Amino acid sequence: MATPRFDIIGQAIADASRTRMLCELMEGRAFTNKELASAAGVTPQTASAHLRLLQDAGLVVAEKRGRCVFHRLSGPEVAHTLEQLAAIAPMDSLYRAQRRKAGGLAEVRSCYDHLAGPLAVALADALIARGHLREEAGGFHPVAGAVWAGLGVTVPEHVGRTPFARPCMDWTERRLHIAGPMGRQILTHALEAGWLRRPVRGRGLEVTAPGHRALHEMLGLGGVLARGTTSKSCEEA
Amino acid sequence: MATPRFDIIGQAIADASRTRMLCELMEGRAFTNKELASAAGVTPQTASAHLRLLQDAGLVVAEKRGRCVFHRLSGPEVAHTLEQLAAIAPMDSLYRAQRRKAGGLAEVRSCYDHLAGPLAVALADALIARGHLREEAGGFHPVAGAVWAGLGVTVPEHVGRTPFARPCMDWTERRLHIAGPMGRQILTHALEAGWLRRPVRGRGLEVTAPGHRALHEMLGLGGVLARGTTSKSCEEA
DNA sequence: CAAAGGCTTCGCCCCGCACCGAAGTCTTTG
DNA sequence: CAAAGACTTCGGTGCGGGGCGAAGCCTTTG
Repeated sequence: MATPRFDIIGQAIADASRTRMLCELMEGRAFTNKELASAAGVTPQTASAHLRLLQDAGLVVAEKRGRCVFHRLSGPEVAHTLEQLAAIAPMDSLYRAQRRKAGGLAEVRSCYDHLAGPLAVALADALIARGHLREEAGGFHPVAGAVWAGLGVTVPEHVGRTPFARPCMDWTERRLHIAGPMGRQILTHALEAGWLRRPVRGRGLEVTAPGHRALHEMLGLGGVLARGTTSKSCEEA
Repeated sequence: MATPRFDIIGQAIADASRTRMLCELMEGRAFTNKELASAAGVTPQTASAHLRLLQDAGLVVAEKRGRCVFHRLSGPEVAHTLEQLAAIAPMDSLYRAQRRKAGGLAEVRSCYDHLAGPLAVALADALIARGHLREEAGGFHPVAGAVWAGLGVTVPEHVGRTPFARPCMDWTERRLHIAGPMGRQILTHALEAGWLRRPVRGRGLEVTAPGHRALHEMLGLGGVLARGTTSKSCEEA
């Protein structure tokens, strides 16, 4: 039988520098060579070679704008597959300690096109606990209600073939949160409504004061948000 | 943020020899060092080193029985993730030519614990076309009926949290077939009923004469089975 | 046009590892 | 106990590729 060439993908993700770049890119935004080089802790020329390799493997696409080259993941399938991969990969040993230090829902981030991290997990949990979301046959199914409008989600009339609220395994929490069209709508709305914003400096997302209020009033998430009100820096050695 | 160490997984699948071993192991059975060495085209001592690495990465577990050591994938998540990976990986260029030569549903194989390959895809298609299976919200949902008993499937009363009939992307067909508990039941029943059997020599599965009859009578799959009645050899350079 | 900034190409070093042959360990078989 | 078989360990070789400095290309800015 013809073997699938996943050794090419393996080759691409076999290096720690490239892994760090991919983690950065998982956020969904496009990054320049320089940014990714600094994230990986290597010089620009080394990063350039890495990005070329990732491009050849089909994981990343580049777009030239002016004198800058922007790199981003080539598609949602790639982000999804990497998430899946991370779920079976051993976690960096520093993780637990760092997480405790950060505390609560401090770490808020996006995963390609939807919200991820502790807040996203808590959000999904709250929606399930309050009966707005059912977990069934490996999928999330929204129950008609007022919350959805409040979260900026328009629930489709009929269930289609593709999942509207796809469960996504969070690679740090190892628990499910909401991806798919619904996840995208929630993140888009949260940014547009000013609940979240991208910090000027550093990665991740910040929960604003109105964001706190909205999440507390709609889902009682105030308590969980108490300990960490801002995105922690994601930097490490 | 602590990065997930999927570079460890990447390292493990970055080599073509290990990829070939993993493809072999995807069948779901346990293999000896020697068998995997021959599948990868390397000497036993090289295979030994590879398997040690795969073990350290957590993809494979070894079990010693007598003077033989049997290796198998460490779990369904691994098989599932590898499938997913294969779906975004470029396919070996030899594939199309080989597939044409083989023709029809000649290539029948198992994917960890369920049926895969063209036959599995055709099976899922037929079940959907005849209204026995609905594709909805990213999942397969069985409709109560007589076919299920005929296929050796007991449909659960209530839908649970975990999927009963999980869609699985076939890495050669790039189309969906049935995995999850239902997939396992179908394969188990097909083997017990003598519809399929493992060939004495070589890999894959063979469709027996009773198997042909059953698939034809229940799902009209006779036509598709016509061109290839036996498992083709999966050997290549 | 010159200078500056972002990126890539080139050349080089060096580490890691895939590979095999030979030898060693352990188990089964005669 | 000796022989055979399956696997592993060890030693050595050669290739691939990650890393950086220096130089070159292209675009923007003064």
